[in-house]
Amino acid sequence: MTDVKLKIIAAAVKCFRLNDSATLEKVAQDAEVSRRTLHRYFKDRQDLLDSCKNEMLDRCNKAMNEAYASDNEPIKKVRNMLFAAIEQGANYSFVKRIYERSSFSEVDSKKEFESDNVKSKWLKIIQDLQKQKRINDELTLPWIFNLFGSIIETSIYAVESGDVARNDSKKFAWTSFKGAIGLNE
Amino acid sequence: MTDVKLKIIAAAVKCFRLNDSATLEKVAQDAEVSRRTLHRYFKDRQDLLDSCKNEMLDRCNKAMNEAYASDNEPIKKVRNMLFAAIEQGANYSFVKRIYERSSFSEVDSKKEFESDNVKSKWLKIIQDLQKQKRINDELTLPWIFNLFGSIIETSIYAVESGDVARNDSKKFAWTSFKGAIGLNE
DNA sequence: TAACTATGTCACTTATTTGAGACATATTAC
DNA sequence: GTAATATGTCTCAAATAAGTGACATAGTTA
Repeated sequence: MTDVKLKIIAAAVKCFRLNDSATLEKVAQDAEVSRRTLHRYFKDRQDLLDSCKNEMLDRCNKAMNEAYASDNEPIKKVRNMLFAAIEQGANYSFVKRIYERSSFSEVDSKKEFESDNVKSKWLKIIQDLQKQKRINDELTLPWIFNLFGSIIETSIYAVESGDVARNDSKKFAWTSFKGAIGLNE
Repeated sequence: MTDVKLKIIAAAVKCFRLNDSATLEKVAQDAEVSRRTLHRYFKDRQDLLDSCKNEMLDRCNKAMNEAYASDNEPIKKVRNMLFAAIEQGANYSFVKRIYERSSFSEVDSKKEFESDNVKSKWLKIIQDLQKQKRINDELTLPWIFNLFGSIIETSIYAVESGDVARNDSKKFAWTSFKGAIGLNE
């Protein structure tokens, strides 16, 4: 993928995340190219949106997979996955937004978000921790999954809005998530 | 406010929450009125948006204020505020979205969200609990505030998406929030 | 019944956004 | 230096959405 194409995608992710009806003119400006150039790389708005989705999905899945593999200890796997998602920042938010709202293109299926089985690996860990009574087993898996995502978003948002320092943000997220699921490390 | 006007506002809140660029045609359809009628009640899109904002803000503030006053015990105040916000469902999400994204009209100031001092009352409780070391005092106030909001949204979303039963959702939210801020009741 | 009010239907204008063609310009490679 | 490639500018047509005027209709009230 050319630099220009990536630059446009990066600009689009930022623009659409703030305002999913941002004009292509605005995206082009942010990417510092003309609108005509944008149209040379992307057939139409939908094509651009799809490219953003695919690119961000790949990056997030890659980051989460690496985080998963970075340690043998299940809890550390989860913690590193949390950190990895936070580091993805706008990329993660964009993907998450796509999957929880249907305002963009109707997302065909949620399968893609589970590609490379990141999600199922994650669920497996949580499920095991519940079986071992190391975390609160009254909470359901879907709840914990949604909570995980929303704490990540909170963390990303907190940094962006300047409410919380970048370093603190990850720490707070992990502390809060641990507490929320009743985990004593 | 007439029934029709309220019906249009309700439809608009639901539509705009899913897709902030929903057409007025769509809103009118959802409200079961013609677009012409919608325009008779609201000067233009911005007017409709402002009306939604004011209406939802009032309802949420009212609900939270009542919850605050419903008990003398600080922790129960907070719990009831959490429940009240969850019960507001789409209303709460709409308001929250407005204040964290600038995609709608640029929100003039954040003052309004603190009207009736709901926010400052809430902050005061949390601050006191931190001073008394009853909750984790390493977390900053803004973090806890954002976390509170995002757990509410998670709870609302969990019910809407069918992931979690309505009754469980509030319980999970409170359990998770307590844990996240290190509160032992 | 007659007048009034709320709403719907249809038609129209305007503004905005999108996508693409034609051509100029600039940068790079050979 | 020339050819090839990438990008910009300018222009234009089509699509969509927003807002409004004119008039019809249904329901309500006096």
